[in-house]
Amino acid sequence: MKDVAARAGVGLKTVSRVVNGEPGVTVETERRVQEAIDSLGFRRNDSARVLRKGRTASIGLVLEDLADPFYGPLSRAVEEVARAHGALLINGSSAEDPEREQELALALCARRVDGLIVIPAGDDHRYLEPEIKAGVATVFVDRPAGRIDADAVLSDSFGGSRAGVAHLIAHGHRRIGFIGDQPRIHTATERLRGYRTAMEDAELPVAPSWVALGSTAPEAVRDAVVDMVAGPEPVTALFAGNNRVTVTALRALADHQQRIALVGFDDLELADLLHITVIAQDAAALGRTAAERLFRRLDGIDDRPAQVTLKTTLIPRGSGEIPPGTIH
Amino acid sequence: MKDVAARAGVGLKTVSRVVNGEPGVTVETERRVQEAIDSLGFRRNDSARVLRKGRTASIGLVLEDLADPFYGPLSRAVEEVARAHGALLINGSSAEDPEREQELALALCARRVDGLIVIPAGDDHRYLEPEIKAGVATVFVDRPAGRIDADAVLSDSFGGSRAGVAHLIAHGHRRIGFIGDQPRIHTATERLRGYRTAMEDAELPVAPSWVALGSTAPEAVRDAVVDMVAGPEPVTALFAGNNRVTVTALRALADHQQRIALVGFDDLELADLLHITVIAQDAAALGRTAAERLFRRLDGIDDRPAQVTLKTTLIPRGSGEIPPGTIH
DNA sequence: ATGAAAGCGCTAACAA
DNA sequence: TTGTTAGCGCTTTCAT
Repeated sequence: MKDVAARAGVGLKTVSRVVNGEPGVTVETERRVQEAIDSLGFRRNDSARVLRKGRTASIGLVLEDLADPFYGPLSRAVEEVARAHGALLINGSSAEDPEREQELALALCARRVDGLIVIPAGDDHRYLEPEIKAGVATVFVDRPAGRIDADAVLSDSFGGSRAGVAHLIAHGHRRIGFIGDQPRIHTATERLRGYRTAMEDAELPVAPSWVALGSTAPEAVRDAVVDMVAGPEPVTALFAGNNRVTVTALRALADHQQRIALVGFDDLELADLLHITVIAQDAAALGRTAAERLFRRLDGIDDRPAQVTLKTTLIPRGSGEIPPGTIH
Repeated sequence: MKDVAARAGVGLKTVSRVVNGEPGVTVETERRVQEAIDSLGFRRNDSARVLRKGRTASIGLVLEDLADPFYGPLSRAVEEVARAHGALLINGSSAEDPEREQELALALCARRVDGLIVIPAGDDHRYLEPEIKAGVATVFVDRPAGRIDADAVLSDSFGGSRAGVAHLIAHGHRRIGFIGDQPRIHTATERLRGYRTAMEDAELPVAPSWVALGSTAPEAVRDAVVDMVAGPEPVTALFAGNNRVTVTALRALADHQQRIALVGFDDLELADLLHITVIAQDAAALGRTAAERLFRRLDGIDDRPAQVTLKTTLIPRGSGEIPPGTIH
């Protein structure tokens, strides 16, 4: 910038004005400055600008895994809102590791992102308290924050799985299995609660062998499926706790003689062609809502932290409507 | 940092040494500084650090659409490599709009990212020349750069679709349709070229009505499919130019009386359960290779720009092995 | 082992 | 309309 000023024969501030489109520069001066800019190939250094202004015009997004088809649309939705506000998006994957989540979130804070959107891997977010106090707007998505009071945008996991399980019951099932993620993950326990409530609503017992909570790695889910359909009290229907579970369960069920009904939490691409009944949550809406909340805070609207819950949708496509006892 | 120094009763530089783990500080002094840091909740401001050091420890990724299941894994792979090098990832979607690509890429350069990975939307990247000269390492992925000499990591679109179409021919098809993306997109024309070459190899004619290049919006693809299977010279097989086309084509073919063979470029989740034969490219490998190349450059290894092409894999699963004339 | 001073490139505040 | 000065928070250089 100094060089540009020298070459155009003007002061530093005049260049700054031209670069930022501020008023108070004659057309002629502007032309000279512009010429100098072009010939020197100058481009403003935003790092310096950030240091001076105190705002980085960027927000951070800590999610679980960008490669998961659930988080792609969520991230994209956040990006669109950020873009509308002139901000860039830095994102990182925690790989469901609380330490990595913390490391990432703090690294983003050190970069002085204006705001932070976090999909929690851990269940204790007190480490963010000083940052939030220092002015980093923070919104949690998909799962609530642990041990601090903060904004959160969630899907109705409880209501969704309750409706999904009720749907299976309505189609005649009495023995229904539930396969979900680690119990330390909030959505997993909420969905399990929905399952149990739906069973209670129908006054149905739940055998311990019908519930599997834990790793959603393919082998683990496959084992759980096999146990449930082949055990002494074999289930006639399954509720899959998330998209990964649904996919693996479908593969495991593909060559089972008995047709097992299935409702999965989360929609999948091609689920329509495979006739999979799902409880769909709107990942993009989740991201959009969270980002909008964040920017409201950045715009100075400072209401109390609140929790927003988005509805889920039951989409019947066939797999959830198979009656018990159907053969392939 | 000033405050920390004051509170610990030491000089600014000493605090800096402690914060950065530099040697030359007594244990006792370090303890005092650390205490001040903790009680003040101090965290280094990386913006200032960046300004001083000239390196941001961040790289930019401009891709087409983070919500597209092809780019999620790619982005994640880039992130992992970046993380291994202590860098953060800023990413943005061009939405296949050349102007938006440029805007994003230049915004990232203004932030002084150390390197840039670009999945081109446009076909003229001369606008990046000054940045590259100024030291921003740049690698193009999925599609080559336009009008400049730069690193590129690509999948073998030509060879992949040639193999896919040859596979259909080997299963008895003579009238094969091709549906692909806009011709200005490099991969689209390469894949078309692969199709034409495979047809020529087998000395088969190609009717103009068998080729549709253009928007991959569902309606457009659906129309193309309907035209091809119902025209005067109806095709018995289709080659789908990318994942979106495959999905829409499958939906359009689902209720057609004749079974149409299909091979799609790009693998899909659940493609195994739907028995879809595909030409798979390894999105993660694409991202990893590009990122590794980028960091090699950042490490000072400065060989000439080169183009790397990754192999594709034909995965036969059923849809590509349907003989002509099969009825549902 | 420790610290003082200069300066990275920009913008805010003020002056001319 | 234009320019000057100070300083954002850190690291680098050079003294001590």
